[in-house]
Amino acid sequence: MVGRLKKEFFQRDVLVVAPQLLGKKLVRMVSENEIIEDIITETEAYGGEEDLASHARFGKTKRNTLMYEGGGVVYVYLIYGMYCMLNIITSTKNKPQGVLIRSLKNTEGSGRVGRVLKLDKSFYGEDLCKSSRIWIEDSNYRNFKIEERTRVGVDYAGEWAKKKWRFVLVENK
DNA sequence: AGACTGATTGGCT
DNA sequence: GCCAATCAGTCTT
Repeated sequence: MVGRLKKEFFQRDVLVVAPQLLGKKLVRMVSENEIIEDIITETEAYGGEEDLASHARFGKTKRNTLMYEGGGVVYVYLIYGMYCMLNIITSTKNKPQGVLIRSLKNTEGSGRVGRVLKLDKSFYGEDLCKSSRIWIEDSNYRNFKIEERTRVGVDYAGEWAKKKWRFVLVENK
């Protein structure tokens, strides 16, 4: 059966949720006549306040308050003044974790994903379980394996930059 | 109040 | 390979 992922799916540890999002179907209803559906092929996990690569590294701030509210919502933010990054908040209250959607089957690159999906700051806090414009469905896409790699663009995070918290979907042959 | 920088991409030297 | 685009958040004065 295929259906929308429930709150419980997201309210687990980010290192469990991030790899499990691979192969799931992201649905974005832009308008009544335009629906984008694509398979998630690359995710990246960001841990709690101790993860020096995460926005939560400064503690609770205006931008990342959402990360402390519990899993199942969308966390969008602007980077380099031009790209909206799509993140899914995971875990439970006061555990600031999130998953960056880095690539879809038809769109590689986190910045491009945000552009293709026409995301903007109005998606900040959008509930994946209730929204009528964006959600994630389970899928029957199973014929793949998962590769773990180091995260991208987080060299400033010292030892944390070496963690293999990026998960890539690789098709089986 | 002002400076600096980033979970990026694309274009030019 | 290098750098501009472009702005919100964080840090410094």
